Amino acid sequence: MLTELHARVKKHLRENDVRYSTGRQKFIAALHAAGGPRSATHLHTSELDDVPLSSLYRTLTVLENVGVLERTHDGDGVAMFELGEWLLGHHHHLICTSCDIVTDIDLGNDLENAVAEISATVAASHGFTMTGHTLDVLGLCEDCG
Amino acid sequence: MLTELHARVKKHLRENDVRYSTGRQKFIAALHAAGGPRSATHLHTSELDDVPLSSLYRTLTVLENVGVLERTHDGDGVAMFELGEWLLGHHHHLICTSCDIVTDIDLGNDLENAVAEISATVAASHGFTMTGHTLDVLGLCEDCG
DNA sequence: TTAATAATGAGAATGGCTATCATTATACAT
DNA sequence: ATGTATAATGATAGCCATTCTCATTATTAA
Repeated sequence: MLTELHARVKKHLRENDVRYSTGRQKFIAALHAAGGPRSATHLHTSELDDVPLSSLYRTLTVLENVGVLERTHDGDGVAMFELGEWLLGHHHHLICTSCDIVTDIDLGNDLENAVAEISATVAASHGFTMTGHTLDVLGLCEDCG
Repeated sequence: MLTELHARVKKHLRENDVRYSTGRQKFIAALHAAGGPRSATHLHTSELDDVPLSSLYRTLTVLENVGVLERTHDGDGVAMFELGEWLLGHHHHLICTSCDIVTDIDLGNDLENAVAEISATVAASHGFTMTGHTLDVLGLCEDCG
């Protein structure tokens, strides 16, 4: 729930000497409510429409640098922000190639372990030190399919 | 080899009423030699340094639209271009989080089938019509690790 | 309550990418 | 071969997401 999320973020920011202002709390709440990655423009025209774009980008960057947010990019290279994995849990994405909506999904233990093992195997065979993996499933969502 | 690649591209372009000019052949050769996704800027400062940026982007876009190239994005949202899967074969990426170099890898039949099956399973359970998947392995390359 | 420092707002500046338009090259018909 | 239609190219201006700068406001700590 949201209050626990705020507590975890607050503690993390405190440990990194970054303040958890009321403005920043709104960012966390908005991204938590979103349920998936969102662009700065999207946030600017919805939940955070009272925050100027420059402040919006700056705050998103601050939260990213401290590890609270993660930045990805959509098919057009536009930055998308979502809560970090350690807050949200490790997950993957279903990407609708028609409407471009991204949905967070959890593979479940068995499938997740399988993917992790495959990644580790192939990384090792190429002299790579694996630190993580990304699995996105592309297709058409229920509405578009 | 390169001549066979040129022949396949030429045929494909002909079927789509797009010419395979000598300039465009240089693009295919450059991306084939690269062995992984490359940015427009990278190409502009290496193999294709005699092609102005506007022409470079336009040609890359033309080749993308016709399906010869695929466009992805690096960690900063910068567009990266590589030969399409039907030319290069289905593959995945090892991404070094230190030097940002991306290496194409082939999982091999067994691992590839496993990933495809996992993706299909999770897509189906969410009402998704799967059309593809992306698996990137993050870590440190041999030089950086 | 004051001084030090962090956070915010507003607007300018940057950079990747695209659109425009004139020029050059290529393909096809005669 | 030669001319004509059309595609490809180059140069430049423009667009838009993102970042930078700097003045102002809020917050913390003594």
